[in-house]
This record gives sequence, structure tokens and C-alpha cells, in this order.
Amino acid sequence: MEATSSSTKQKPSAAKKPSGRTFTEAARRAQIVDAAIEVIADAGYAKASFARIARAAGLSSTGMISYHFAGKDDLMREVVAEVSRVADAYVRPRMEEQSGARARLRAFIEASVGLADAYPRHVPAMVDVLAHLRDDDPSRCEALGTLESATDIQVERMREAQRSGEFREFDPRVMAIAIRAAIDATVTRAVREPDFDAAAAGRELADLFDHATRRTER
Amino acid sequence: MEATSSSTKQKPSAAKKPSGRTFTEAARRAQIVDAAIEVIADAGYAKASFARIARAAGLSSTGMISYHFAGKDDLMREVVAEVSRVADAYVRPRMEEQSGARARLRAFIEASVGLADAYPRHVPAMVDVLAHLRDDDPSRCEALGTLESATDIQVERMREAQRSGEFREFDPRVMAIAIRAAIDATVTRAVREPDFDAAAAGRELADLFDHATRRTER
Amino acid sequence: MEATSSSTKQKPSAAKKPSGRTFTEAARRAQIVDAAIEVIADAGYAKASFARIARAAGLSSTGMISYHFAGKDDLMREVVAEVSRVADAYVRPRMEEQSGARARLRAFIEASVGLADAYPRHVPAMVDVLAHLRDDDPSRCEALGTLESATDIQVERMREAQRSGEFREFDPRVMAIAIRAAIDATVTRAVREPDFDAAAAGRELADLFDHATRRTER
Amino acid sequence: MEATSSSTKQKPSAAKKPSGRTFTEAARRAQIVDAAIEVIADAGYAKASFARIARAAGLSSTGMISYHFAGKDDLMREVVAEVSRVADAYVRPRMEEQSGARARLRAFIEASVGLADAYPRHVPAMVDVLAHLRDDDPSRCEALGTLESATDIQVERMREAQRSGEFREFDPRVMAIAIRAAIDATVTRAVREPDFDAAAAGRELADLFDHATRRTER
DNA sequence: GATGAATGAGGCTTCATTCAT
DNA sequence: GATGAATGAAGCCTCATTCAT
Repeated sequence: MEATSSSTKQKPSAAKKPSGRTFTEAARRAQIVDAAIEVIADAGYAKASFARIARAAGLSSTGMISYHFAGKDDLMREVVAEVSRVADAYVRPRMEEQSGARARLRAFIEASVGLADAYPRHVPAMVDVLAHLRDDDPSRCEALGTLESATDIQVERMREAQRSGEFREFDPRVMAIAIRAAIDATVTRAVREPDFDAAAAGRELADLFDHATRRTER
Repeated sequence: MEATSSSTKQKPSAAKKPSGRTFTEAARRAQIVDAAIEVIADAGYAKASFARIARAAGLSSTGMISYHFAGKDDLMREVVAEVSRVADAYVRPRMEEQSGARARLRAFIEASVGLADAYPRHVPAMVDVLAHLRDDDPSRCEALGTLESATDIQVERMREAQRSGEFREFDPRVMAIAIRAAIDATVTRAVREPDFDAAAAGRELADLFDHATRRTER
Repeated sequence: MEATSSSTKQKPSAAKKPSGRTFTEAARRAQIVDAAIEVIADAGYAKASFARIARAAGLSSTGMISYHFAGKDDLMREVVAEVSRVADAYVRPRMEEQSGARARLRAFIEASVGLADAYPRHVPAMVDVLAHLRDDDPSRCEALGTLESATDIQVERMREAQRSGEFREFDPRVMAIAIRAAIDATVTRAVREPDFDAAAAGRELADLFDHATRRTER
Repeated sequence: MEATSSSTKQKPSAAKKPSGRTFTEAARRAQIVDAAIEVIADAGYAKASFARIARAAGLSSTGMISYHFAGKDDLMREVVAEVSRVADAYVRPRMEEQSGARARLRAFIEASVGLADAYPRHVPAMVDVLAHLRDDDPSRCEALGTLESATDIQVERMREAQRSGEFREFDPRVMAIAIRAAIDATVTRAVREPDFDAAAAGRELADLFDHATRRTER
């Protein structure tokens, strides 16, 4: 996972060492990551300074965050990882209890939008963080890698459904991008606007992409 | 050019002198806005400091920017307005030469994605700026207002097409959000990845939403 | 020689337990001092933080250093003391097996430079530490005291050789400063430049100060 | 505040020049460099923080230093350059009015030590800065380059005097290192100890190296 | 004894903005 | 109008040190 060369320069104390992490340290890290998610979702990445995050986490100084994370990159990487973990844990089982490409795509979309109700801040936070990762950013590789692979899996699934005749012919890559973007935008909207019915929007979005992907018999 | 006419609608509190803008002042503002678009697209909103923008504009000091704009908010508002203007000038005629809701939607999508080739930096810059506008941000109202109204117009158009039977029944609001998000994500991708065929992706996206919106006769 | 006796004079507030030091505690202190010497010689005093030293010593936290030393001053004092001890143990016997002021001065210089081969890190580390001791620094008195007394002894020796007619008339204080400075600079050079012949430089330096001090018969 | 700059303020009656603007910046830089020299000489490099230097320069914030210098490296490089300039301006004419290698070496040493009276803080500051330049430091190249070339020139001069028979045979490199180190140590001592007679010490040092270098048999 | 989490001061740097020229 | 020097507030980060376990 962190096998890439970029992470070799990190401090041993801060770099990912799942094994050598104390329980209390893991707890603090989780606490800080949660606070970061909250702040990013509420105030935006640009204003998510260590000072704000520390305050949200009930810490007395920003030094504490630097103590537990190698730097802002490290924290943001962890934010992305945490949201990915939560999203995966939420979405995957809901997908897997369906069979057939259409039903699974629908389940994927509805579950993804459903996250807006279950974890309202996670998705906006992650979208915001990812929007700020640039090519020159060394942390981009790892964080986006996780996401890209998720996209790749979806592309592969859709390609298979095309071969089996369940889906019509289309460019799976463009479709995957559109699905992802539509979900993220909808979730962000749902979180920001109180009277936005996320569940209904999820069904609408699922309908939308069902129509967009299914084989049209004429 | 059309620069002066559109900006006369700005609130007096935000803009300096809506009507009595000198020609040279308008030119300077345009020059700075262009530089800002370039910097935001290349380096991201977070790194788009006055210093960088001034350098990109060939100005000798950041004071010049502060002199011509009421603040960073004002500049960013103008960036959004400029991109909206350009986008509208590009997309609208291509839409209007079509007739029928389906053809017009297709033209809208293809033209919007086509912006990636015509003005590669404009759309990513605007997406980046809008991602940073928050509820507490006073400039949000106006900047988003422009965008929201564009969305509203599209929602209304789709609703009409539903009434006329050209489009199937769906929530036009969710659809509009999805279309916007998909376009933006595709354009951003197209700009960032050199061997991404924007025109082909535009056609794919148009197909996608054509399937998603059209009346399914069964 | 003055190894133990010198530390018994430390202020009670600075040293923990001058006399009643456990064997393991002494070992820990020595281990830390060695690590400090290594880090200072390699990275410089400015970068010799407790964190770095702890890592070099194989310790898991900087708290250990604070536990064993009253503070950074205390550690640095011990570094100086340790190097002094090592240098004295190396240089003194080589001096004492010579007789006559000229031979002894030569032996002193050659042995001092020879330290660069025997303990490459000790002398640069000490020079670096001493360069950072200032008048307002409370640890200056003691650490420099050790060194000053060494200089005083040498001054006295040279004065005697002047009285006996072996050395010409000169200011022994200036001479002592020059000898010390030349040795330190040469050693530092020798350690930093791999193809610097320390032994040859030692002989050159000894020649230099032999010419500079001996009675010139004309 | 502008105690130093007032002396440099020349002909204010002159019309504004395009270089006058650059001049004010140069004045500020000089002011900051002077303050840095003062602080480094008084408190040591380790404690020469931007905060301290800004205070010594009468500036309201450390941001001002960052505004005028690219970073701490840049400032320190300028410190070294300034001291080199001053030292050269002081030493070179005093050397060049002498003829013969012996007289010139003596003039060089006496003038170098004489700097302690003329510019008491310059030499200690530079010695302290140079002691902190490490191999990994990118600014080392330039700063040390200046110094090394000065040493090289001296080495060449001594080599020539050896060929002409004025100097005895010795390793000019070791000699140059020793001379430099002895001068620096003496100057530092002279500055720190109020009742240290720098002029006398300079003569002593000149004697020392005269004996060390001159051809012995006459 | 030893650990490592916590602290808070201070470091350098960047930023948007103001103001005298 | 234009310039660029000055400002002061954050920003992130490192440090020596303390303390409960």
C-alpha cells in the first residue's frame, strides 16, 4: 500500500506503521481525522487550518496534530482513506446483496447517495480534499490511487455487463466519471440544503443511470 | 466588448464603480482576471495568491490588484462572471441553432465539453473557485446566483420538454445537477489528461443523457 | 583523570545524583552522549535536537534524555566533558613520553591532530558545541572552564620553556590560542575531506609551531 | 532606526532616478544585514532568529525580512558577503602598500586582526555563520566559494614566495588554514574580552607566522 | 526506570491589504 | 493611476520539556 518511494522520506514516527501504533495513538489519530472531516465539510478545505481542526478536536495546540501526523499531507491522506473505508463499508454490502449489473449499479448509486444521510460530512470532505490534490502534490499518488482503482473496478464491471448484453454500448470510462461526479454533486447538495430529500434523489439518480446504461430494446 | 454591460448589474457595494469605469481600468481588470484564470487552472485555487497572479499578469506588485478589485472575493467573483460569459457565448449559439429538446440538450452538452478545447483553463478555474465558495462567504450569493439561474433555466426547459412528451418523467433538478457535474468532471479530466479525446467524450456524454432523458417507448 | 572529579562540582540543580549514579544510569548517559556526539558531528549543533539524538541512540522517545539529563545544557556539558576526557587520554601519554618543550609541543600537536583518525567525530562535535556557548549561557562557565584550564596549563608550560631558553620570547597566550585554533581547524578539515592526510598535516602543523616557538639562533 | 541609512543617503536633492527605488531596497537590505551581524555576534547564530534580528533592526515583524530576503539562507549569504566585502576593503590596501612576501603576510595578519577594532562584530558573526554551513546546505557553495577562493589566492602567493626563496618549504594549504583559524580565534577573543589588546595580538600573530614561514638559514 | 503523549513557545514563511510616494 | 515597501495575522512545523502510566 505505502510501498511507493514517495513515502520513504517520512519520519518513522509519523509514517504509516499499522503494527507499531499504540492503541491510544490510533484513537488520537482517529479523533483528529474526525475533526478534520468535520471542519473541511463545514468550512471548506481552504479554511481547514490546523488551528481550526485542533479546536474542533478539543486539542490545546496545533503541535498535537503535527505530533501525530507527518504533516498536512499525511492528515489529508488519512481523511481520504477514512472516508473511503467508511464509504466502502457502507456501499459494498448493499451492492453485493443484489444480483445483475442493473440492480447492482442502482444499489451502488442509491447507497452512495445514502451516505449523505448516514455520514453527512464524509463525502463533501473527501470531495473537497481531492479537489485540492494537484499533480505536483506528492501525496496525490497514494490518495488518488485508491480512488482510481475504485473507478477502474467499476469500469471493468460495466465492460463485463456490456459483454453479457445487460448494458448497451458506451464508453465505460466516461460513464464512470459521470456517475461519480453526479453522486458527489448530489451528496454535497443534499448535505448543504436541509430540505433536500437524499433518498429520493438517490432513486432519481439510479433511474437516470439505469436509463443511461441499460440495453434499449426497440 | 461586452465586458462593461454585464458588470453594470453588480451590487454597488461589491464593485467599485459599475458604470464609470475607464477604458484602461476595464482593460487592466480584464488582464488581471485572465491571469487569475490561468493561475487557478494551473496551480489551483489554494495557490492562487495575489503575488502569483500579479506575476502571471506581468504586474510589478500585488498592490495593483488590490487597487483594481475590492478584495480577493471581488476578483474571484469576476473570474466566475468572466467564465460564465465566455461559456455562455460559446454554448448558447450552438444550442439555439438546434430545435427540439433532445437536440438542444445534446448540443448543450457537446458544446460545454467542447469548451475544454476552446478555453482549456476557463472551466477548471471556475469549478475550482466555486468549490471554495461557502455559505459564510458573502460573495457566494452573487457568484452562485449567476450559476443557479443558469441551472434554473435548464430545469425549466426540461420541465417543458416533459410536458410536451419529449422527455420522460424525472426530477429535473437532480438531472440538471447530474448534467452539470458530469460536464465539469469531464472537462477537468480532459484538460488534465493530454490524450483524452474531449470531442468523443462530449458525444458519449450527450448519448448518456439522451438515453437518460428521452421518452422510452415500450 | 578529572573525569569523575569534575562532575562532582556541578550544581545540584543541574546534575541529578553526582555520586550515587547507578551503573545502568551511567551506561545510559554514556550511550546518549555518544549518540549526541555522532549527531552533532554529522548534522551540526543546530540540527542536534533531542529527537535526532534519541533516534541515533536507539531510544524510543526524547523523554528518556530529559530523564537522564537536567536539560540540553547538561547534555552538552557532558559532551564537552567526554570529548575532553577522550582527548586527554589520547594526547597526554603521547606528550609525556617525550622530553623537552619542543618535542612535547610537537607531540601535543601531532597527537591532537591524530585524534581525527582515532575519533573522527569527537573533535568536530566539541568545537561545534563550544561555538554555541555564549556569555549568557549558564553552562558556559563550567564547560569552558575545563578548556580554559587546559589552555592555562599550556601557557604555563610555554612560559617555562621561555625561561629555560628553549622557546623564544612571545606572548604565550596568543600562541596557545593560535595552536588550539589551528589544530581544531585542521581536524575539522581532515574529517570533512576524505583525501586529507591528517598525519601529514599534523607533522606540518608541528613544524609550523616549532618554527614559530623555538629560539632562533642567528 | 535609520541611523545607518542616513549616512548612506546621498544627495537627496538629486532628481529621482530609476535606480533610486532599487536603492531604497538595497538600504533596507543593508540595514537588516547589519542587524543580523549584530545579533549573530552578540547572541550567536543559534539564537539569531528572524524575530531577534527584526527587533534589532527596528522592524515591526519578521515578515519584513522574508519580504526582502528569499529566506534565512539568503540573509546569511548576504551576511557573509558583506563581511567579506568589508574585510577585503580593510585588509587589501594595507597589504598592497607593502612589498615582499614577508611584509605582506605580516600586513595581512595585522590588518585582519585589526578588523576586531574597526568592525568588532563582523568577523565573529561571519565565523559563526560559516561554522553552520553544512554540506547539505545549498547556500554553502556560494558562500564558502568566496572564502575558498580567498584561501586559494593566499596559497598561491605563498607557493610563489617559496619558489623565490623568501619562504621555507611547507605545505601552503595547512599554513593557510592555520593562519585563517588563528586570526579568527584571536579576533573572536579580542571582541569578547574587553582588556584584550588586539593590536598587540596582531603583532604577536604576525611574528608567529613570520617565524613559521620565513627561510631559516640566513 | 522507561515510555510516549501532551504542551506551548517559538521558528520561518506566505498572505491580503494599506499607504506614502 | 501606479508602485512597492510595510504590516500583522495566520499558516505549518519543530522543539525541549513535563507527566501520567
